[in-house]
Amino acid sequence: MESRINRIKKQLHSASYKLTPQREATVRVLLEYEEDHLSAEDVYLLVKDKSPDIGLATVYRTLELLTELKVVDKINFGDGVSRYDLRQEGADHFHHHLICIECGSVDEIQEDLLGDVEKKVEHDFNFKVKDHRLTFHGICWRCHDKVENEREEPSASKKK
Amino acid sequence: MESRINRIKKQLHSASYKLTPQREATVRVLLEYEEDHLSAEDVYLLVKDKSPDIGLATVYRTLELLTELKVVDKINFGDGVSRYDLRQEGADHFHHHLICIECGSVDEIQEDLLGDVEKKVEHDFNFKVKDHRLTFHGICWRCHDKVENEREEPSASKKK
DNA sequence: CTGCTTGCAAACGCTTTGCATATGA
DNA sequence: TCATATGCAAAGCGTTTGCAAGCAG
Repeated sequence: MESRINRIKKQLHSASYKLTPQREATVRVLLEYEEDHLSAEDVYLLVKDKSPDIGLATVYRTLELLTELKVVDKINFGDGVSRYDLRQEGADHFHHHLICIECGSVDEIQEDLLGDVEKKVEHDFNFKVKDHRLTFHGICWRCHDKVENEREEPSASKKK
Repeated sequence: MESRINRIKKQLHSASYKLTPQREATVRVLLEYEEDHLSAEDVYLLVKDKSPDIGLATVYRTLELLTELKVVDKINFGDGVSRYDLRQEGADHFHHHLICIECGSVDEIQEDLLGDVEKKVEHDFNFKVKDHRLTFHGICWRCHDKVENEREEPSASKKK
């Protein structure tokens, strides 16, 4: 964990960016909430908790920086907000997302499912793939189970 | 073409929406520029050409309507603008996009490449897939060819 | 010391909304 | 007729930017 921060610091450094406390605080929040898909505002509020003297603009600028360094990926799920997702270390591809249209949850698939598809695209369309974005919309296992249970015990203990 | 408009009109009708000239004009533009990925503003300007008395807000409202009816898909390529893409008639899946990081062009793949992947997702993650979004970022065949040619005739006719 | 960073507030650009008017069914 | 749809302008909202002050290297 600490080592991961240091590696990111080094990346900043070698791109000749300064290591300011604000940037470090932002990176720490991103690591801490790695599971989530935070918006800039989310990050801002979380950073502000620990370092109250940070401005929203700085968070935006830091996130832009980290996107440029490929530390995070900027993603867009169609609501009007950009979200920022830490890249797995050493990952050469962008991970996939499962968005539940029932509960709105977002799960991640780290495994690369597109190897064969990309080969086909490169061959059939003569398109040199550098990156991809793949999102599935549907029903997550939690909501799926919920429906199952309700069907199994229709009049029984109905949870409110 | 004309029949396609009529079918869309019928869809509007059966959802008890009125068939106004503004809506028809908007649909016509979408059909005419089916290849492109127009933003709301793009559509507005094109519609305005033929029917000058239309407001931007109406275009936004119509596009929202058509999205709801699944006549178009609202897509987002990461620039701050929403784009609207006509669905293929009868298509149950959303088509894929190839975005060139050199020239910015956007090509479409109508063919569904994700059949196997979706099966895997449903099985491995117990996620019921309803729709998907897939975008590849890379070098399109045009830019690829350009680089090839420059390599073949390095000092020859260099285009500026 | 000096140029990169910051916080603040203002500006920006896309999109949505309130409202009085117009109109399709 | 009359609920729905429209145009306009204003408001909304996430994001970016100008600038003077601050700070890391």
